[in-house]
Amino acid sequence: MSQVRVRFAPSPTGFFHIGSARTALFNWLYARHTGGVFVLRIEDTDQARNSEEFLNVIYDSLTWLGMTWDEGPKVGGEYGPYRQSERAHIYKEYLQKLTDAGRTYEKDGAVWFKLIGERSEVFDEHRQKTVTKVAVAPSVIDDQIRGRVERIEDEDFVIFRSDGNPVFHFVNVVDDIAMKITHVIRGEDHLSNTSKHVELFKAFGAPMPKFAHIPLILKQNGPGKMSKRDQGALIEEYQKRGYLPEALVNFLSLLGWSPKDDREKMAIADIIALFDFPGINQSNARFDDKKLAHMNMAYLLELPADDFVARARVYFEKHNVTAPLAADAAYLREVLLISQPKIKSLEELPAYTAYFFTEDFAVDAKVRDKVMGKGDPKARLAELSETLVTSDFSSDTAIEEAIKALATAKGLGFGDYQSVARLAVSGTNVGPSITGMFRVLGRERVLARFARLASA
RNA sequence: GUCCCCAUCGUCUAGCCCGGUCAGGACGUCUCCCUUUCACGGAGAUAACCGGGGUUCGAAUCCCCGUGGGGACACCA
Repeated sequence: MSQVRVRFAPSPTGFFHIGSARTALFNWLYARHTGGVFVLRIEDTDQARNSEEFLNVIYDSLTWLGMTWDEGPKVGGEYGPYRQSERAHIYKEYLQKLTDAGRTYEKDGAVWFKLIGERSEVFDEHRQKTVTKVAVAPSVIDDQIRGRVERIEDEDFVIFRSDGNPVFHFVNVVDDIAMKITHVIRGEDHLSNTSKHVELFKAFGAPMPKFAHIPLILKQNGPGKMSKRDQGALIEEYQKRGYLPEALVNFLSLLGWSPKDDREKMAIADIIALFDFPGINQSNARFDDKKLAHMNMAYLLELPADDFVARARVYFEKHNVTAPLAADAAYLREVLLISQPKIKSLEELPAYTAYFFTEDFAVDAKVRDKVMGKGDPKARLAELSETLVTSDFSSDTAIEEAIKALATAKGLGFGDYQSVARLAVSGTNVGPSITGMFRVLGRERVLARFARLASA
């Protein structure tokens, strides 16, 4: 058996979306699983709709997700060029082959692919026009996921437009032949097109690749498959929001594929080892942003400290959150490390840590009213100030012991001091552990903030 | 409308091929525990075999018919 060659063939006509990413991922996984070759081919024959911007989005998104291509734009390969807009001469050659075999004709300035069989004129109610039907045997697709599928392709179709450009069905098949693609893994929306492709492969006398039509991703709300316009559909969006690419890849791998045991969070090496056609489902999967968010949180919590700090810095840089970046690097690191176990996503970070980088932080009025309206918070603050002036600030446990000792001496609980102290220091009632906050902020700033609230 | 694909908790799914398990896991939701806020974590609860016929001692599992969902029917890809 020769080496597996798969391809991902996007067209740069819009932003890169979840469905495309999942198709790319399944191809990439299969290539890595089999030790095969992952080809990136750009299908940019529709010049009116293509743009360089979208092309770069494809490159960036694939790279971000870790799906490196073995052949394609930028990396080259022996079957290039890998952009269809640069392969016109190849299409002309292949067109000539079909013409020589008597399988083409011209009509209305376009070149049509001729099916073989008896012809008859039929009025199509749905399309409201007369079409020529050809009596043909069914095209048989031996699908790796769906089994044997038959479909009758009984109308000639255009392969070169009247403007001289070849159409998708033609270039897709020609390139799969020319690039020696062995497995065509693509969305189920192409299953109906496949009969056209099968007929073209046969007309060229080329070996048929194995087809594998994977289920579609359905939009979270409402009917239909996910499209670029749907909420949460764009890869770029997750990149911007600071999602971890490994979390997104893990989530995507589980949309339509299963390792068949109860594993969900898996290292990419394990996914590659387990991925194969029998594990791919036949039914469509609905996108679930909650599950993705959960997966992202799980990855975030397990991130090594240095990686977490690095990714947080990148997030701040991308979103122009300047205060943390202007701060001392060691200080920022401390702030981030006490925050890591608490947040679910990097995008929470700017708001979650804002008060570490300014004395002019926002105070939640509701929280303030609630905390200040109960018991004698100012007395607690005064007592705590007195204690902290001389207490050991070197570790969380030292601070904790000091506060506990104070509480015990006053016949109170830790919580009696915590709520007001947290309000004074952060202006809210959520955040990292209070002892960690104190240690990182330092005695001076903590006491100053106490004083400010006490005099308010 | 025609053709093609599909059908297990609200969602992602295991089980189906090779009929016999209280139909398992995860997300979500809810409850409790942990606790120094908020989270994390732990324990539990909730909740499904689309319907109808067959075949069989026995059907989520095999077959047929409905129904439902999805897709394709371009000189877009």
